[in-house]
Amino acid sequence: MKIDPSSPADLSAQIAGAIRDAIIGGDLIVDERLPSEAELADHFNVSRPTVREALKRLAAQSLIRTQRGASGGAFVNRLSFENAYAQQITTSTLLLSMNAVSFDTACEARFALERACAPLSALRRTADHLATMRAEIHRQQQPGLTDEAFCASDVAFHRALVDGASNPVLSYQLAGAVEAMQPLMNMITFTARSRGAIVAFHTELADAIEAGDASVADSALDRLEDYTRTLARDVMAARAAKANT
Amino acid sequence: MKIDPSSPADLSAQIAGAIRDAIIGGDLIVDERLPSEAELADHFNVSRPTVREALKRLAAQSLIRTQRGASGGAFVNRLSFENAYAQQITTSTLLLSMNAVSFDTACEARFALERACAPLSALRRTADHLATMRAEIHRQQQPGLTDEAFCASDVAFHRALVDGASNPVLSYQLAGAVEAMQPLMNMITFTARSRGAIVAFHTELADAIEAGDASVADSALDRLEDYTRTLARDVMAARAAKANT
DNA sequence: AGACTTTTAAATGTCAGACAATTAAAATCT
DNA sequence: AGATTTTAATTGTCTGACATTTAAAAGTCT
Repeated sequence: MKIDPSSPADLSAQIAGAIRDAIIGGDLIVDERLPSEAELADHFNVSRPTVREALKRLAAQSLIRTQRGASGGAFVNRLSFENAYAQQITTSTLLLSMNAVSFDTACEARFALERACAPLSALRRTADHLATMRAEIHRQQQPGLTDEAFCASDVAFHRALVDGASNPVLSYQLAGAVEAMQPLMNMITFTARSRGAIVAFHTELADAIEAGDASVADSALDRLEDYTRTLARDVMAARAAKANT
Repeated sequence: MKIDPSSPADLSAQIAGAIRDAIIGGDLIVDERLPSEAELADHFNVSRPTVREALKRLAAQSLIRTQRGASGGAFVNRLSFENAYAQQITTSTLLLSMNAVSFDTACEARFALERACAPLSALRRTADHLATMRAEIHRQQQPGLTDEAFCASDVAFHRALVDGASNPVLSYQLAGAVEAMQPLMNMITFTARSRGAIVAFHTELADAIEAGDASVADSALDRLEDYTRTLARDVMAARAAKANT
């Protein structure tokens, strides 16, 4: 692990990069303790604050964790699926909000990915996954449910569908797409009328998954996508009309 | 933006969180300049090194960039698709290498996602995408190609296929799955014989995409997945046998 | 007046040294 | 032996300073 003190890049960035490479390259294994900050400072010939900045960069990516006290220090973190989810959701959310991604584009991606999961879910879903889906459908029919709660339940339903595929890599990939869409979906405030249609789609989906019928699930997702996009177009049009009066 | 000095969490982590929330919540918009480190230190009632650690955390996530000099400072970064790709690839790679994800699981996820793109790609691919795919197929037939170069070309081919869908969100999601698989794929050193089979699949795929035939593309991907998994199983079996002698 | 050069000031990048807080292990005592 | 105290290592934070970079302001020359 070496750095180039004459490089224009920040020393802390270089140090973080060197350690990151060591982790990715397998030179530092999970739960291994890094040298203490003082030792790292010595090794790289920099001051402790500089080393600390480097370590914070790595901590921000969940690559390391730190513990205080004797026999404390920085340890290589096992990147859990949960951590990865969280990061992906943050990144995806920002990506969508900062890059003027159209609703249609985001929607297309989300449903394309979800359709990829559906056949596997139809094959492998457990009773648990089905129960979650049914429970969320039930919740979505409660009259007093706020729009936010309805959207959250919507996410939970689709999450269960995706998790039904029992493939953590797929779940991880989908988490970003589905959850990052939520702010956009929230923009489309669902009226009481449209909730009924969505519950119908969800019921059809749950039935198909329960029956192990991939093609029906696929078709239901297809129509749900159409419906969602139409709904979005109407909401946009209504807003535009309102803005012009 | 406030923090709780009595919280057990590191101050720098709290400050980073507060600023991150401000960015995600839209209180800080793209390219807006954050207060100077001294001002932030004053605002949060902490020292400048602590503020700097917080800023480095955000910089590690590409949420901000910093500039030195007069009228310099920290600016909210537009999270580009490129930045997001890079982060996703790093995260996905670590996730796979640290969590004992089976080859089958990763493979299933990758092809499921890719199949989600194929129909869109068949519909919308440009001449450019097709040309890239053809060029990579051609490269894959060069006799002197190293295994690493073959794998890289394989990734480039599938990347072009995915990009053909012309949906940046999909491309972003897939980038992680496809590129993170590369180390695993490299483990399966392709022999000269298996290269021919893979080139045949690629040709079939390119033809299907060119003809706009989604179902043929889907079927080709299906068989390529089968083939890849069989190949992996054989390689593993051969290794196990060798280890037992 | 206009173009070029120099100065200045603001900001980040880095360093040194200190102290506080935490924690596990070692030492001590009962 | 077991409980308690001490100790030492380590991260977390602060203060103050200097270096470096950079844009803008001031000054100078034509």
